[in-house]
Amino acid sequence: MTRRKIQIKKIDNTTARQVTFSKRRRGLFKKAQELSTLCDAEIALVVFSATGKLFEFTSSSVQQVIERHDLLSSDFDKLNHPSLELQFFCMSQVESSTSAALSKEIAEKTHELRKLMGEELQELNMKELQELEKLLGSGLRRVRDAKCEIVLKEITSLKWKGSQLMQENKRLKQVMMANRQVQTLELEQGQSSEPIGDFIHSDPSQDHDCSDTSLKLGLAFPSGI
Amino acid sequence: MTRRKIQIKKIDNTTARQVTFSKRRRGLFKKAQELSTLCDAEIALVVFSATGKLFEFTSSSVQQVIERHDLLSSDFDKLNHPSLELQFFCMSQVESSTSAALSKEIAEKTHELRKLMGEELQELNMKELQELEKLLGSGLRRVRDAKCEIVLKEITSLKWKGSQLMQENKRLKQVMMANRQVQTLELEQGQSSEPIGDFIHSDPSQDHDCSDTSLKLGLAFPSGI
DNA sequence: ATCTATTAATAACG
DNA sequence: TCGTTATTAATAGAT
Repeated sequence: MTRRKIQIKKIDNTTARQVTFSKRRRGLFKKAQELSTLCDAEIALVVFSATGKLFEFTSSSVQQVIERHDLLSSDFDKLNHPSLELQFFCMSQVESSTSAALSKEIAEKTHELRKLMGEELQELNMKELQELEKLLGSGLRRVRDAKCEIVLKEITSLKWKGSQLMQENKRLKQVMMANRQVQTLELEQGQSSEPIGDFIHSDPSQDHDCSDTSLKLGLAFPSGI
Repeated sequence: MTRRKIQIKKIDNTTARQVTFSKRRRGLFKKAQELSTLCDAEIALVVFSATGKLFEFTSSSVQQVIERHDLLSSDFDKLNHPSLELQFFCMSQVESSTSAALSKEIAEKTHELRKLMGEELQELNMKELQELEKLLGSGLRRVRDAKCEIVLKEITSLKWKGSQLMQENKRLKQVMMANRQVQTLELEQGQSSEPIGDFIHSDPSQDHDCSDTSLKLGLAFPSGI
């Protein structure tokens, strides 16, 4: 387009390609911004570079919905902190409210779709319908993905707690083994050292850990999958 | 841009705005196409006109961008195994693409709905839409439910294993407590019973259980959510 | 839709 | 990445 006209095909030279990508990406986003402003259009633009980097632009009103979603997400992130009863409560609440809100949103859209189709039955409408269908499908899938991610976190947490328990277990056995050897020595030598200290030293904290873990294991079960 | 430079703000005149929208929209999509071709980038571009009409461009298809997201999501499942750098890579990719894309998707639907509601809605025949809706709703839901059931089983299994570990833990502590009391008695009475048998009796099986559980905890992570 | 004067974008290069 | 510049591409306004 400038010093020379270029052909629109993949640029072979990697450096040149990256330079062009940066420049044109900026140009594209600027154009998108201008279009949305000049014509009151809503625009969502997502660009993945060849290296997988993500760039996106969304017109302002789209941003609102994003923030709403972020609110829901951050609620879930707080789940590790509050009291246990609250944990349980929040779990189900967040689970249900999140999925319910999203499901409801999609359900409403589906309903709107039905109305929409009551308009004209031209090819244009059919095309729109297909677009909407696509949106619905991917939308539902994203809801599912979001839920699965939540459950994955739950599983990860459970597995972590399991490994904690196993570690504690291992420590207890080591202590017992040590005690046993001390006892054997005592029997052989008719002497008595102080194994009790070891026991007392290791037990209290572990017991506390265990109870805590137990409670969390019980309450962290997701209820609204 | 041409006969005059214009300010980037909403065009008041409706006709002029629509004309500009058409022209610039075409220009934007062309730029998007060129960028994707020249630089091997994946692009998803969705534009809603002020009248609610939908236009979209995707470098190959919406599905590719979506599939890329899905790939990254399933990579998340593998997080227990790969190298740390890969972990980081996947993590950040998932984080960004998941929340951004999901939010955007929902945002688009919301806005679309709003636009659609502004249009006429008469009552005409819409069997195709209803069939599509039904298919989408129930079909996708069934798949999702099936997967969630799998994950629920997974969680149940993990919790069961956790409780097993805690029981074992408790037993170990009781044995240790018993040993301790025996030792105290021995010290007081100068006698020696046989605590070793107790220990041997409880340990081997438990140790086996623990290893087994450990293995299962490690391998039971669901991979195809 | 088409035309064209003008501005905007950008390829090549430093 | 950033700046410069010669050119091409996009497009505002008019028809």
